[in-house]
Amino acid sequence: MPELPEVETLRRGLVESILDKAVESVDVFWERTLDAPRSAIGRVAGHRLANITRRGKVLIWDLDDDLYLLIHPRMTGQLVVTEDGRTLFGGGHPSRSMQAVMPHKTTRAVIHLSDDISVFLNDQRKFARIRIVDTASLTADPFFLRLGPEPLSDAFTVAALSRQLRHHARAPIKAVLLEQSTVAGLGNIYTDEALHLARIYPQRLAGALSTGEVRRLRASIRQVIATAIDKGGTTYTSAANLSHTGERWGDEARVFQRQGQPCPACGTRLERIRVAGRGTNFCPDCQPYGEVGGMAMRSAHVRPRVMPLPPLRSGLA
DNA sequence: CACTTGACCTGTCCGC
DNA sequence: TGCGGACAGGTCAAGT
Repeated sequence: MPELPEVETLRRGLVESILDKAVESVDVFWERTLDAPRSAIGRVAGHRLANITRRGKVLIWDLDDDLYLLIHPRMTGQLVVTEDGRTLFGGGHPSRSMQAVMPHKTTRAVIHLSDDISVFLNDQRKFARIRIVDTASLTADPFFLRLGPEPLSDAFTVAALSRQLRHHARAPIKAVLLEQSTVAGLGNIYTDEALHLARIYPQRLAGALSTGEVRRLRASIRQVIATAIDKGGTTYTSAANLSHTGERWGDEARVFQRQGQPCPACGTRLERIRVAGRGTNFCPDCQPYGEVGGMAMRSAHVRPRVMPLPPLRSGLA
């Protein structure tokens, strides 16, 4: 489940490894992975990869001549770049991916580039999508039209966030943050992290947040995202590497998958609930229920908020 | 329209 | 040990 920082880390790696290569051919092994008519494949052959950008969680390969190849990894999509069969970049845990034979059993598509370089799209759950579009259809695409501001851009202002929260005033704040039209690139993990940092209960109604809380929330989102990018998408080593076998973000996460462990800020046992249909981790003390309507929030600044980080897994069970 | 739930998928884990 | 079901969570379609 790559979110913005993981896709950004992936983007940077691709810039290092495949920029300026030419697309030679594309193989698709799972039809629905290609979100376009099969005939679209032929259009990209021969085009040079002039730039690689990103918008939210979507990777944008800028092929010259007004053509774009979009990759959305969704839940489990990973990219692995190989040269003559040797892994250059990406994939799962290095110790394993280095030896992994490509194509992998989860390989849904392969993009063959010049200089014997190939990019494998491996995706266990088949949710990842590849699209091939020109500028016109890219700018007219509903997904991109609705997409909110990049969290680290100047466009992501307190006013912009407030507007979105008012627009979805009766939905839980967490649901509104997961909505890509509010701010681009947040997923389940960083939403939980940002809400914890901002000390806001995930189920509070979006329209009930005070101005101060909205301000704090914006700052927390930016901080969480910026830190994660700095760490190189720490979440999963080289982007999109959250295997089900246990590699996890670990050190950086304050609440993600830490239910039952002490809150890094106050030591209270972290809890897990379901919000907007998703597993949600939070601290019942730092992120008080208050009244869902807002007022009467127990003041979060009564107790000292910064405490030494307790050891990971401190044996609660 | 605002908001919620189910479908898309496969692998893992938990309880019986 | 095997088996059914819950769960993982990004996005869209369908439902309330």
